[in-house]
This record gives sequence, C-alpha cells and structure tokens, in this order.
Amino acid sequence: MNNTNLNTLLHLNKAHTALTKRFDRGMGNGIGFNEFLILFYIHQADNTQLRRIDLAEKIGITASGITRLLLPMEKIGLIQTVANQGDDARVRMVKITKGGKEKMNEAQEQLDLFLAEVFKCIDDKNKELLSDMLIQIGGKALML
Amino acid sequence: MNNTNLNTLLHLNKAHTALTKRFDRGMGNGIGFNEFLILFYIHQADNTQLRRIDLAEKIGITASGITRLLLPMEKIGLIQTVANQGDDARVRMVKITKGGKEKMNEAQEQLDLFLAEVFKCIDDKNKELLSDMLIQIGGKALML
DNA sequence: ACAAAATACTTGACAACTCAAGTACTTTAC
DNA sequence: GTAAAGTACTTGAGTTGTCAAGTATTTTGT
Repeated sequence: MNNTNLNTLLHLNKAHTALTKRFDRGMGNGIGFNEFLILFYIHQADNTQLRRIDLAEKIGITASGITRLLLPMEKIGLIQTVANQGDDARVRMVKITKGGKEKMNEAQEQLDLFLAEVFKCIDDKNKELLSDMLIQIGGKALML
Repeated sequence: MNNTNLNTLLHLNKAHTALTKRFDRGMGNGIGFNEFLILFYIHQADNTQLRRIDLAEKIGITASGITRLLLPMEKIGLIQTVANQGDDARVRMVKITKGGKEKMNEAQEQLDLFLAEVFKCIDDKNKELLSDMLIQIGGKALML
C-alpha cells in the first residue's frame, strides 16, 4: 500500500509552506502572508469592509488570532475599525485604509509575477481542476 | 481579470489549514501535525533515523524549529538522539522509539480514515494528477 | 417575556514556531 | 597545510498564532 492519500497531504503541506514562506521573506514588503490575505479579503468585500469573524473564517485562523493580527495592523494604519453601522452591537467591522490598499497592491503585483512562474507549467484546464479539488477538500475537511 | 493563480493559492491555503487543524484537534492523540510528520518521516527513512537538517527540509521548517520541536518529544520518549555513527561529528541523528512508533500508528490509522472520507469524491486519476501538480508547485516555489 | 443558548468579540497564558547570532565541526582553495 | 567558507546544530529574543475563559449582545424556545 503506497498510501496515496497521505502522500497527497504531504505534498500539499510542502507546497503550502514553500509558497507562504517564499512570500514572507521577500514579497510582502513588511507584511506576512496572513496579513496580506486580510487586506485582500477586506478589499474584495462589499463596501471594502468585513466582520472580524468572517475574516477569521476566510483565512482559516481563530477569532482570537484575528484580534491579535489586527492590532498591529491598525496601529501601522493598514486597516481601521468602523463603529457598527448595522443593527448588531457585537460586531466590529474592519475596513482597509488607503495606505493598506497601496501596500496590498504592491504585494499583489509581486505575488502575481511569482505565481505566474510557479503555475506556468500547469495548463489552464488543470489549473481549474486543481482549484476545484482544493475547494472540495477544504470544504470536506471542515465538515467531518 | 479573475486572477486564477491567486485564487488557487487561496484555496490551497484554506485546504491546508482545514486539514492540519482538523488533525491537531482530535486525531493526533496529543501530538500535533508537525510532530506526526516528524515521526512519519523518521519511520520511513533508512535505519529509521534521520539527520535533523533533513527532517527540517522535509517538513518545511527551520533547523531551529526542529531543535525546538524535538526537545519535548525526546523528553516524552517519542524519539531519541543517536550519537553520530558516521564520520561527521556535527550531525545528531534522530531515531524513533517504540513508543513513538505506536503513537504514530494510532494517529496514522485515524488520519487514513479521515483522508479516505475527504478524498472520496476525487477519483484515482485526478488524485494522482493533484499529487503531481502539488509536487511541481512545491518544487518551483523553492527554486524561484 | 424571559431564561437558556448561541454569537462576536477580547484577554491571559502558553505553544510553536522564526530570525540572527553563536559554537563546533568539515570542506575548499591556494 | 592552513585560512576562508560552508554546514549542522543550538540558543536568546521576538512573532504569530492557539486554547480556555470571560464580557457583551442577540437569538431561540416556551
């Protein structure tokens, strides 16, 4: 038994650490991979703002982790907390600042160039298939 | 522009965190995912022993991280350091103990069951394709 | 209508790393 | 043959999270 499933997980783990660590040392311009993800997801959201808990769920860390990550980001001026304009007084919306948007764009440019190289040898059809499988895997893992 | 490459990375990131966190809370029987990987890779190696630096490279953390992770594992009796029997006095070989092997087998059984469920909806042909793509991606990321 | 459960966060204590620098060996180059 | 560079590892200090527990608010069930 070659244990294909486990080996796939091993390869997924290695690809992930290789990609994120490559980002952290050299592409982020001072921000880490998860900090980039935070900026990116906020920027994509309606009104460029998101609830902390949704952010946590999207990037796969705990609510407490989000609190910890956002604190220095707010001090540096990459994001800002918006007083709840909805009806729920528990939520604190996070919004991206102009400075945060600039930082994100810089990082994304470099990341796009890098990813283009990394994915160059994979054709579009397979790239789509890869994406779909990863979505399925991630979804299943959360359910079980 | 849908930015497919970046989206693929996002899905990869999410699948990875979902899988490893699922392992950490509930399947490891007290050991974390990286600790499991350490045991697994040592067990697979010739003579069931490995250099610390090779272990670090395999699981994608730094040499210093390995030192830090191995310390409590040796205290608990999952691994043991073997005096260098080679010619190089710098290396400290890590060997898996009987207890470590048992712990690994328990964890691997649970992990295999879990992974079988996660990968159930992906047929063998695509699973192989997925593995190959992940290997390519991980390799490329380290080179660039 | 109101107690119980759930949700959105924050906080203290701690785990799992990283980076830079240091030690101890080994290899390379002249 | 020896100085310089490289490799294998450890250590101190800091970062990036986690988990368990707490607060404040909202939802649910009766």
